[in-house]
Amino acid sequence: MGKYKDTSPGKAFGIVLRELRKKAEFTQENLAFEAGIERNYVSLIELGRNQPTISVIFKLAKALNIEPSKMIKLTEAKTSK
Amino acid sequence: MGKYKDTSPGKAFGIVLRELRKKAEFTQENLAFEAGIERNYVSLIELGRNQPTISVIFKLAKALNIEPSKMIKLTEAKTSK
DNA sequence: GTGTAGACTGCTGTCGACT
DNA sequence: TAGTCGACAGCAGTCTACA
Repeated sequence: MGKYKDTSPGKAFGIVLRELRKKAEFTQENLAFEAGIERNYVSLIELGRNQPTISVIFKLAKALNIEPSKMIKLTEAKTSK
Repeated sequence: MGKYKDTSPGKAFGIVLRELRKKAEFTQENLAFEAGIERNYVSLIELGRNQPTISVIFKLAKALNIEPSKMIKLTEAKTSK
C-alpha cells in the first residue's frame, strides 16, 4: 500500500496492444477484422478507456499471432515500472 | 488433436483460478478479501460463468502472489485457442 | 465453504456516422 | 487512418441472503 504511480493494467494493456499492432503492421481495422471485434473498440482499448475481458484478450492475441500470456507479460512490465 | 482442450478462455481461467486458490490454501472468501472483490464473484469466475476483465485478473494474481502472465500461461494450456 | 438467486449499477462491446 | 459520438443490448461486478 502506500503511494505508487499506478499505471492501471487496462491502460498498460492498451499501450502494449498498440505497440504490437504497429509492429505487426496492422491498422486498427485490420486487427479488428482478424480478431472479430469492432474497429472503434480497438481504439477504445488502445486508449485505455475500456478494460477488455479475458476472451477479448485471447482474440486479440490470436489475431496478432502471439501468446496471450506474452501480451500480459508485456503489460506487467508497464504496470510495475 | 489434443486431449481435451476445447475450453473457452473464461472457463479455462476459472479452472486455473480454482487450482491456484486451493494450492494457496485460500477459501473463496479469503481470496475475495485479498483481491478486494466479492466472495460470490470468485465463485462465478471459477465456474466459468463470468469472464473477468484484465483489472480483475491482476487483482486475483496479486492476491495469489503470482504473476498475471503465469495465470494466463496456465490458462492457455487448458484452452483450445 | 460454496453455489445460487434476484435486484441493481455501471461498463463492455456493437453499430452507424461524422470528424 | 484513428478518435469520438450517441444509442443500445448485454454482461461484469456488487450486495444481501438462503440452501
